[in-house]
Amino acid sequence: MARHKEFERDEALQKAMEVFWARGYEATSMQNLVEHMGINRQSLYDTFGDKHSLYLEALDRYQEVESRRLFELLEKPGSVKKALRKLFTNVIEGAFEGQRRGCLMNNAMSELAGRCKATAEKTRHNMTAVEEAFHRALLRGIKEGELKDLRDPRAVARFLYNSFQGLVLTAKATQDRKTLEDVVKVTLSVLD
Amino acid sequence: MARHKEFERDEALQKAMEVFWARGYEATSMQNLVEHMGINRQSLYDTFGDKHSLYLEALDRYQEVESRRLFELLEKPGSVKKALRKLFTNVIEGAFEGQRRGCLMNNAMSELAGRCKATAEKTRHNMTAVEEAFHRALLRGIKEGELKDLRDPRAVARFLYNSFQGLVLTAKATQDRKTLEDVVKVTLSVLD
DNA sequence: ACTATTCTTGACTAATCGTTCCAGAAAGAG
DNA sequence: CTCTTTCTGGAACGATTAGTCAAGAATAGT
Repeated sequence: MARHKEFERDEALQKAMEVFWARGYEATSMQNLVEHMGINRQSLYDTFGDKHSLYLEALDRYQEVESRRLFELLEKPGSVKKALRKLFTNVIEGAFEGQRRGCLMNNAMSELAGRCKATAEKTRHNMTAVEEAFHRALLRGIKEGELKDLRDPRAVARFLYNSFQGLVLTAKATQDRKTLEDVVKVTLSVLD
Repeated sequence: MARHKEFERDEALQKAMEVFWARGYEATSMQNLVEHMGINRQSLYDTFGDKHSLYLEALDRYQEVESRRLFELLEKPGSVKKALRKLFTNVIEGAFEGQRRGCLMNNAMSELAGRCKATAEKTRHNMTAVEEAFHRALLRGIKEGELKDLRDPRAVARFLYNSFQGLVLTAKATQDRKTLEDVVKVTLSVLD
C-alpha cells in the first residue's frame, strides 16, 4: 500500500476547533487554519473537505470534549448547588482571561444558526444535551434532599441553560465582576 | 454652493443597520451594503467612512431606536410584570419569523466584543441602559405595590438582562415554543 | 529493488474583499 | 449663463478569499 499520514487527525481537528472558537466562522480564513493546524493546505482539504465541513466537524468535537467536561462536573457526587455554582463561576473567570472566546456552541448559535441548518441542528443538539445534564442534576439534588421539590424541574433545567448561555455572552461585554456575580446569585436563587 | 445629497443619511443608515443585523459584520460585504442601502458606493464611503465605522454607527442607531422602544414599553403605566412578560414573549415570537436575526447588540457582543474595543464599549453601554430600564421598572413595581420588596433590585435587573439576552440567543437555535416559554416562566417567577 | 499509492509542497486559479480614483452629471449661488 | 461644489457610476486597485493542480518525496506491499 502507501505511506501513512504524518499528522494526527484529531490533533489537527482540535487546533481547527480552537481557531474557530477564538475567531468565529467568517473571520477565520483557510490561511489561518493552515497556520494554526500545522498541516499542509492540501492535506487539510483532503482530510476535512471544505471550510464549512471542517467547521461542522469542529462543532462535533467541541460537543464531545466540552460536554463531557460538563457532565463530569454535574454528575460528580456531592452538592448539586455547589457544582452549579462552580459551573457559573467558571464562566465569570473566563471573562478575565485574555481570549474571551466564550463558548463555541454559543458563538455558532449567534453567528450561523440563523442561516445554516446544519449548525442550527448541532447547537440544538448541544442545547438538549446540556439541558438534560441540568435536569439529571436537579433530580439528583431533589432525591438526595439537597434541593426543595421543584414544581417543574424540566423548566428549571431549561432556565438554567438559558441563564448559562446568557452569562457566557454577557461576560464578553463586561468585565465588571459584580454584575456577573449578581446574575449568578439571582439565577441560583431559583433553587432556594 | 453645490447640490444636495440625493438620499437621506438616516434612511441609508437604517438600511445598513438592517443588513448588519441580519448577516453579522464579517458576513456582510460592502457590495451587500451598496445594494441594500440603495446609494452609490462612493457616496457610502464619503458619508460613512469605511465598513467598520459604518458598523459602529449602525450600532448607535440600533441603540437609539430599539432602546427607546424598550423604554417606552417598560415605562408605560400599568403592570410591570405584564410589561416584562410582553417583552420576553416578543422574543419568542421572533423565533418564528423568517429572519431570526436576533438582536443586533447581542450579535455584536458575540461576534466582535471579544476583539473590538469600540464594539465592546457600545454593547456595554447598551447593557447598562437596558439594565437601568429594568431597574427603574422594578422600583416602580415595588412602589406601586405590584411587586414584593425584592432584596436586591439591582441584581434582579442584571439577572433579567442576562436572561433576556440568553433568550434571544436560545431562540436562534430552537423553535420549540414550550422550551422558550419554560425559560420565561421560571425567569419571571423570580419576581413572585 | 520495484511498483503502487498517498502524502507534502508551493505555485496557481478565479472570485471576491474593502477601498480608491476619475470623469462626468447635477444643482445651488452669482 | 458660469462657476463651484458635490453626487454618481463604473472601472480599477492590491490584497485576500476558498479551493485546485501538478509534481516530487515518502512509504507501504510484493
